[in-house]
Amino acid sequence: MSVKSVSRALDLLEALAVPEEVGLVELATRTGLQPSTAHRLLGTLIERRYVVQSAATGRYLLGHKLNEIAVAVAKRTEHLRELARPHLETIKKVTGESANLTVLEPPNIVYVDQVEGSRSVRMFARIGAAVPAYATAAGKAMLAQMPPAVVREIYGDAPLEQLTPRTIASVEALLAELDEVRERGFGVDREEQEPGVGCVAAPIRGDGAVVGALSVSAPMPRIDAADPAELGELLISRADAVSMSLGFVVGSRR
Amino acid sequence: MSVKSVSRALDLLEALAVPEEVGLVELATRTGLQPSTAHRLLGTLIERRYVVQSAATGRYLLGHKLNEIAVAVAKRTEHLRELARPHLETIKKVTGESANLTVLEPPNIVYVDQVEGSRSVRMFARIGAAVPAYATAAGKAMLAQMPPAVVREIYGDAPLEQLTPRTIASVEALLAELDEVRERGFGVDREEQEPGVGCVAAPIRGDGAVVGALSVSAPMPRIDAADPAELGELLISRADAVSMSLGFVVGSRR
DNA sequence: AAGCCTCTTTCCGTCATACGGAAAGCCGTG
DNA sequence: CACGGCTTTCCGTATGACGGAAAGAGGCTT
Repeated sequence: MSVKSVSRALDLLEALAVPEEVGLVELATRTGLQPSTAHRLLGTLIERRYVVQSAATGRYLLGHKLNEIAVAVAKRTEHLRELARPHLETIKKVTGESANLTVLEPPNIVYVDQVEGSRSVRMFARIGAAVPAYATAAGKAMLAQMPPAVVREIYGDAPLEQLTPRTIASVEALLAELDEVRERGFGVDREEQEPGVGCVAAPIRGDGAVVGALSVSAPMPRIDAADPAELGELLISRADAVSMSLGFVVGSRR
Repeated sequence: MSVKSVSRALDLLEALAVPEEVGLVELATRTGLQPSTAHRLLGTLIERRYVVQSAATGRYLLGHKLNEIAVAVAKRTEHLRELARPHLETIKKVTGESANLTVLEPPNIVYVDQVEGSRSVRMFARIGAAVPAYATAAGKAMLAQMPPAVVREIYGDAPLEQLTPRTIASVEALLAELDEVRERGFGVDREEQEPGVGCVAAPIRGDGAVVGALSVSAPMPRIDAADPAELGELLISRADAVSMSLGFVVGSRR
């Protein structure tokens, strides 16, 4: 943990990412800071419009400055989102399940768009949320497109964090599975990221590198009922369509 | 300027809010920091996923964590945006000019949604951007709904910053104009925020307080050609429609 | 292929400055 | 009117952020 005050200021921002206004003492408690410290840091955040203080209650909430900056992030994936959106809709229509667009931000994947499924029990991921790539179908689909040496570098030799009992435990096991994924063209996650939830995903390739992945996620029994292999074929066809509109010549393995 | 390192970290974030990746030295130059200082601060931002470092180039770009947090900000205005959107479309259709939805974040107004006009020369404001309320039609429309004492408190007795030669110069003059705005129901900005640009706006009221404003902005000659008074009537009718769908009983002054 | 230049990264001694305990305002409530 | 909770301010201390300098890493040119 490098610069303490910056880290603490970010803690405050994240603690404010809730629907209601939050009071100083509660913020301090949640972030483990002294009220006076929180107050000083908030002062700086307010000065910069990242935080606003309600005139009526004195409590704090996030300012719109954050949006101004987040727009710049969103612009980076705007083109990809536009191209992928119709295919997300298709996937949702065919399967009835939630369809996601993700990008790789090593060592994580990040959800950048989603179409929610029509079932009453459906998966939903907050846009912007990050999950370890090795624990997800989309992550595996994307990692499989990269040289094993790069994957090794991303994860080093520390053991992989176990999110569920079925999470892949070692980099060696991950690399072995990535071979399979590359072979068959799609990745699968069987309750590896969250108990009871499964996911199937295929990579979107631009010129030179993998740029994202399409995935479906659903309760594990429904994934099995739909047959992972068939879902895989659907996702490959949709992802390849996006790849092609990005100018990638599908068919050439890498 | 309160906490230096936090302030500098935010400088870095803002310097990264551009389409391309940025190198360390350039970032340091732009923000006026030493490269070693910038590097240390970036380390913290990277640790927290606010910034990502490209594996290929070593240069820096914003991470998706920002989106995750910005979503929380956007949610606060989601309902209002949904209600106002069709009216923005209408305003754009009738006038051909850009229509904006703004909220008050004293002492500024913030753009939270926009429909771009169809003319080749059209106004556009970045969503999330903030502008002093006293210099804009939308700001005046909203401030006019508040007790003068509150307005006085917001601006204190420091002279108002002059954004153009026509910007309102004093709080006294502002309060006088707010009386007029309240009387006729809409606010006007005649090149007060930006030379050559004019704006007309009407307030959206929820139960108890003003919650936002609708505005049209265009080059000054086109505002005059369309007749500010007529634009005002259009905006009032649209804004009142939004107010009504928020449960506000239109007709009662305050 | 070798060397140069620019960029990123690390190191470390100094002193500015962020920290946090404590006390002071400020409200709304009983 | 006094109490309890909140936000805000103050200030002495020592932590930890700073930045100069040097080392490491690529990428280009010659």
